[in-house]
Amino acid sequence: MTENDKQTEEKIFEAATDVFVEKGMDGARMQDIATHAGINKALLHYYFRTKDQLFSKVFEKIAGRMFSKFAPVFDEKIPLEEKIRFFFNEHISFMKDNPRLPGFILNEINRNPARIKKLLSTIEFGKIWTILCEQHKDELHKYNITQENLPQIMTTIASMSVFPFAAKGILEGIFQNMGVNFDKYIEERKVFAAEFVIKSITK
Amino acid sequence: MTENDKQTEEKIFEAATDVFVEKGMDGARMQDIATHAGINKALLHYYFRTKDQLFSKVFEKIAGRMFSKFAPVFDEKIPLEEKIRFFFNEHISFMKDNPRLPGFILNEINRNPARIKKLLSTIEFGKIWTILCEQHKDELHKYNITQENLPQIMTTIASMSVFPFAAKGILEGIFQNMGVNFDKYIEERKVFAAEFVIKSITK
DNA sequence: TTTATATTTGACCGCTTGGTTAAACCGTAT
DNA sequence: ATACGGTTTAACCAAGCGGTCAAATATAAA
Repeated sequence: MTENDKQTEEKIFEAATDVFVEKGMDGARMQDIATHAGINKALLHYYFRTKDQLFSKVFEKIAGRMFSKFAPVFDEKIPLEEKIRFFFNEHISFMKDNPRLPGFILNEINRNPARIKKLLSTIEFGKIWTILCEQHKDELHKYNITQENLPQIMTTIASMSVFPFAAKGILEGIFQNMGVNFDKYIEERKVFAAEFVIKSITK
Repeated sequence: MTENDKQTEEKIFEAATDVFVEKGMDGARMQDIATHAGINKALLHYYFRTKDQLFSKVFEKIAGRMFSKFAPVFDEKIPLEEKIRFFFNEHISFMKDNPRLPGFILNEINRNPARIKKLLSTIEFGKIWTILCEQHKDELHKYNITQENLPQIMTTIASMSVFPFAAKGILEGIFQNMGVNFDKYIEERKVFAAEFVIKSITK
């Protein structure tokens, strides 16, 4: 039936997500995914014909979840500084629950940049400057934000949020030597990152 | 002869580096490395017994080159702000010549965190605060740097430098939509990142 | 109950993979 | 010349891979 169908398909999809995120596209094995889902390997190919198709769907869903975290910022009608604090809070919280996603996404994109092209075109990055001007024209004069340095500022914000998780494997090692707890560091980062950026962009 | 030996071994090592960096450990094929080196596949196993051994040596050399860029900062007897500018200049320049290295290292570490443990223990991260106090005790009062927020500041610096390359595949796509040139962005980042950090840590 | 359709399985296939082996090759010291 | 050491090769192997297929099973309509 269609209900049981959804159950099996979802079971497979979740197992595939786990395995792909942990091992990557090349390291993942169809048999491993099947076992994780508690089904036969042939059933995998019955629902998702090939490994590439299965991976594509998993990747697109994950990447979509990640990038969608950037969008709400432009909807809220709150001051710019609050938006920055809001973003770091939401984004870092999300990654704290899914710490392996950043590394997975970054790696798979570098391995096959074409894969992200479709997702990217749905978000209108080119219009961000316009949106910024419209929503914050009355407070923008307080900050050092121009159309020219916007890419620098945006990538800085993204990097401060994403990097700690993308480099988790290294940082945990370093922090251990320094007597720092990673989870506590992450919790503190929500505020630190926001205030760090705000201070720097304020005239 | 030993000279020919070194030639072949180096030829293999360089080919292995190229292939591993491009495809990753799981995606790389021994036959592909052999072909790139212009030799027989069996000769690969003659010089480096297994794929894991070959990969380990390649990875350790690459990671070593990367991390060594952090060290010179503590040797120079220049003001703190100059050190920050110096670091971004050197580090970003190095990555500009080797843009795939950051993504490669981050990914392989997440895939096998134990691999980095040895390299990390050689650098005394725990002593950085002490070194900082010794070298800059007369100017440290000008900045908001404490032993507590040092991990936040250090990871921020690292992230601003590394992230643009680790996320190159995405950024190039986004920048295209915004009419921004990636190389120009990278060149500008050397200065932007340094001044961004300096402004934020200055009291 | 029978029939038609969708789901699930075990067995199987061709191919690629990392790795091995025995023989050929080559410079050199005797 | 020849005997010897390290170097290089073609041929080969077992294991693992993604993927297929025909048969078995479950499901629901007739």
